[in-house]
Amino acid sequence: MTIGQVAKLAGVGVETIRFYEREGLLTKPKRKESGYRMFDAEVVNRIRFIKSVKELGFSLKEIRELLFLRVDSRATASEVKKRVDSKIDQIDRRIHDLKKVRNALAQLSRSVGKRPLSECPLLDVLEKSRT
Amino acid sequence: MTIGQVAKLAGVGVETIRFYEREGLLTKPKRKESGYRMFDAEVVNRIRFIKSVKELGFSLKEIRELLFLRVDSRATASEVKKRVDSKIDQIDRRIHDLKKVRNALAQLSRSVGKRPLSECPLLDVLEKSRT
DNA sequence: CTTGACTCCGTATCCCACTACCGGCTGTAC
DNA sequence: GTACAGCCGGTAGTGGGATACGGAGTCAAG
Repeated sequence: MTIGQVAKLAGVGVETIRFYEREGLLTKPKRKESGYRMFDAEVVNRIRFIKSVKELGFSLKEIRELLFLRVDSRATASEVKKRVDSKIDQIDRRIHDLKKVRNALAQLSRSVGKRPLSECPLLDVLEKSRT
Repeated sequence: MTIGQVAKLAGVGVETIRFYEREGLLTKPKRKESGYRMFDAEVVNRIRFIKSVKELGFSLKEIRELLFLRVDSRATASEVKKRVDSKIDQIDRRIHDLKKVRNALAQLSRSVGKRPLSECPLLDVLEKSRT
């Protein structure tokens, strides 16, 4: 596939793909004699993954770490496992925090219209739930 | 409290507080005759809230919307409720996506050391779980 | 009443993640 | 074989979110 086809399927611009390649998020693709990049379809999923994880608040640096979690010459299995588990913890914390905001919003949704709201009702709810 | 005390308690720089004030995330504080800002303690929680929600992948614009969800002269109760509920949906989707990544990492953690890992093992796991 | 930390505001600068533009080459459809 | 879309690499510019800097005024301890 050409870079343009990949871009269209993954829902990003051509420039973004070249940018991700420079940043080491995508491995360098093979080239035709002309210099044109030749991608195989797998890269589309990879870019979609990057896109969706980015929206969850991870930086490209963190995403690169997620992508390349693996045993290599410089990492033993137990080291890799430690890294993976720490990522899991990080995500668990994030889920926990999101749930807190979610529940505060749910409570706010219930109280809308029932009583007058202060300037920042969400903060009030969070404040009270801190018991 | 002075801006410096607030900054220290909230764990941000003084400049950041002024920046948030300019961006409308904090309401303008009272001033002494000298021009010094006088904050009350509540603002510390507000800044901490901003910090933590930012880390969950929300932009300052979205956070401002979260903070000021309330009924005013231009919004009826049902409109506010609709906005709140749509925020809840958004957060639910985020939690769902995080759980997907989390589960893929958990599976990866289990398989580390058992079988050789490909270049991007996380993507493999996600790929296979897409059934 | 001086010294040193703190604050004021304005402007400039930084980092990140793109996005745009350029002149030149390539591929293909007519 | 020429028009035209697509690709190349390089550099510059953008928007978001801070962070730094500078010169002047303020506060509190000694």
